[in-house]
Amino acid sequence: MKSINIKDIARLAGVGVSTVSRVINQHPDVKAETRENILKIIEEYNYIPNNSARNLKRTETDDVGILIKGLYNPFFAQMLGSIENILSQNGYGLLSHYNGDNSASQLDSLRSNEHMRDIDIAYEFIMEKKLCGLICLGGDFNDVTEKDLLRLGVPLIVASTNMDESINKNLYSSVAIDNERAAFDAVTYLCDEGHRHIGIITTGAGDLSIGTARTRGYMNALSNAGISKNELYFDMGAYTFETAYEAMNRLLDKAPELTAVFAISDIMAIGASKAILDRGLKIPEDISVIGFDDIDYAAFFNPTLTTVRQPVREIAISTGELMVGLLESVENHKHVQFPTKLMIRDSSCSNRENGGENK
Amino acid sequence: MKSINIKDIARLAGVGVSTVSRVINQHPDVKAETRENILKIIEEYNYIPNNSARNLKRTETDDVGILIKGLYNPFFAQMLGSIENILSQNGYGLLSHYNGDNSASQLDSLRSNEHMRDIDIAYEFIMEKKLCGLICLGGDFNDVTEKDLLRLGVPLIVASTNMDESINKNLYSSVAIDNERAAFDAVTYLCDEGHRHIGIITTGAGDLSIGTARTRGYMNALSNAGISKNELYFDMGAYTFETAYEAMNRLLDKAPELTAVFAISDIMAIGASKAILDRGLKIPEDISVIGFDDIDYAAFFNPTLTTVRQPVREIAISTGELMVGLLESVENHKHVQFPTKLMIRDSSCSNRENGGENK
DNA sequence: CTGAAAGCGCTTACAG
DNA sequence: CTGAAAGCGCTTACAG
Repeated sequence: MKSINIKDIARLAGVGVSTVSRVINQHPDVKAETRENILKIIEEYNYIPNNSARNLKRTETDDVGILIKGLYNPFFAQMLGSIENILSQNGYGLLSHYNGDNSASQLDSLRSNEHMRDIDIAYEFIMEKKLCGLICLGGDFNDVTEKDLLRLGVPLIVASTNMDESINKNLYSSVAIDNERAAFDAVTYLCDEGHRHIGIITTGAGDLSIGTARTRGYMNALSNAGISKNELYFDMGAYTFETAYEAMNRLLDKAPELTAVFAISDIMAIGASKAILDRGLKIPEDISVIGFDDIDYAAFFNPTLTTVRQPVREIAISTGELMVGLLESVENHKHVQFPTKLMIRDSSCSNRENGGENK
Repeated sequence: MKSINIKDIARLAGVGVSTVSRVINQHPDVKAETRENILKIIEEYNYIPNNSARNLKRTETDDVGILIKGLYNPFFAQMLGSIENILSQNGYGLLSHYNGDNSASQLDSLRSNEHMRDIDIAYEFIMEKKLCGLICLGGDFNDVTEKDLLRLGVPLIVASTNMDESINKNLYSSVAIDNERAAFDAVTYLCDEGHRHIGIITTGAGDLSIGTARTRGYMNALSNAGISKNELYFDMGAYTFETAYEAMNRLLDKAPELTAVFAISDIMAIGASKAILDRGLKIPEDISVIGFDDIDYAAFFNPTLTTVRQPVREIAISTGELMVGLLESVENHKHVQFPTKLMIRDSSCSNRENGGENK
């Protein structure tokens, strides 16, 4: 099953391949008549140019890549649209590439068992599609070197994740919220409400960027409130209802004195809430719950969930505009941090002036 | 910024490019010593072979493609893992490609304004990656011709969507549930409970496969129960909380006599529920709600949601196994339909023997 | 406005 | 076990 190629089209149209190529690539200098005829034949034979060949030959495109890590982040799909709009208004295309947790690159066979780093996948993506810029939504960039960054050869913006702290900040841009600060504020709110026994459900070693920052915020808030750290108040799950449900059950077994729990994502907060309710405990009377993200679901949940909202739309717009600025060399790499907002919904958090010793 | 290529590696290793290629592709006949040396250099220079060149040259791979339409379907991510397992156990790789609603192919510039059909994106994907088989999760295949299918040249399985009815069933496989039947059962349940004024929130013209089938099921259930169709009882939204919320508000304005509503997805059912509750109406006392999908959220929602569950895991396994069978020519194209299960949760549906005239 | 030719970085017979 | 060479399907100077 040999498929039709540019040579066939050229032959059918009675022209050279260069002319067909010009039509495909919308070069202006082709006689209108010739162009029409070629387009007709392309249509008739349903010809689709081979992207591998194009990408191999092309030196650079006007396409920006967006590498999305983790299908489960509900904001990424939303950000995609905003970013695409801004880029296309400025004459750039957007090519997205999803990079699930279990997803292997076409290459994985090479590196024996070891997983490819996100920065390598980024490099491969840029090379393969000849991108002129790259945006990473999420991903783990904690083991990146400056050499890795230089190798990319095009502007890089990381959004909603962190680059290794040791890296020269002039080598990339970032757009994000201050996860540590936001978590600090959320947990401080609980402390201010009188809670002294506050648990946390966080993620494991696989999530070095977001999870650790939020956990750090939790710890700082406690120490700032003069509460000492208690190992029993920590438990872990993935970003799923299920694992958070189990984590909450473990917490309740280990530390029945808890009067509040901070989950580092809403999904986990909802899983935790379910576990609490399933034990016959009441929210917020027995245990207060606070989440992070303000997904649609948070306000629909019963009880509605107190949580941290990030300005998703603004972050996306800022990311798109920064990329355009970088590509047109009117901007240098910079690091933008957006403020978050604590969405207080009383049905999930209550005042506990007595320190929650009423259980 | 010229990146290192196979020729450079060959030169550095003092061998021919063919030998490097053999190492990359894990051909057995390379002396162990030579192989080790080449691998060391590849590692040292962080060489990553150019996929465009590989794909251009390669005639066929052992990779199966999976084309995923619609990021929002919560089951797709889940199915991916099961399918990948089965394929990899049989020596095949899985390459995924997400094809959002707004996503343009690299090619879109060619076809003036008109959007590429999903079948064309499938063809392009197969050609570009030289796939040996393709699975489509979702997508619209209502305007497909037999010629389109023959052109693909590799086995095709469509899952969770429908192919145009007129197409020869020997040209492709399908794995799905009977959406019409499942919707029929759900709405019949409402009729049996005594409801006579049952609204529906469905999707618009952009969703020809799933939405219309479920809407047909709704209509058949009504006519089967001797209830005549009422145009006022129809409204539309996308697969979002928000649009379903608005749709429900319009329904309540147009048809205050409604005692039940069927939403064709849980997301929409939850949006509708919120609209109902926001008006001070009670679920299920004033209005019963029934959804479709049984997403995690359905059981966590308050009130818990009556909905239709599909056997996601079984569907994924069946899809993977069927693909392996087709590739090894031990199976012919077939069409598998899985049963669904109505998850009755009383908190969202109540008996209405009097026909709901109590409002 | 158009065509012939080189070359992008690989893989794959082919010859040794 | 190894290398030289052809060719995958395009794009891009270059020459006209």
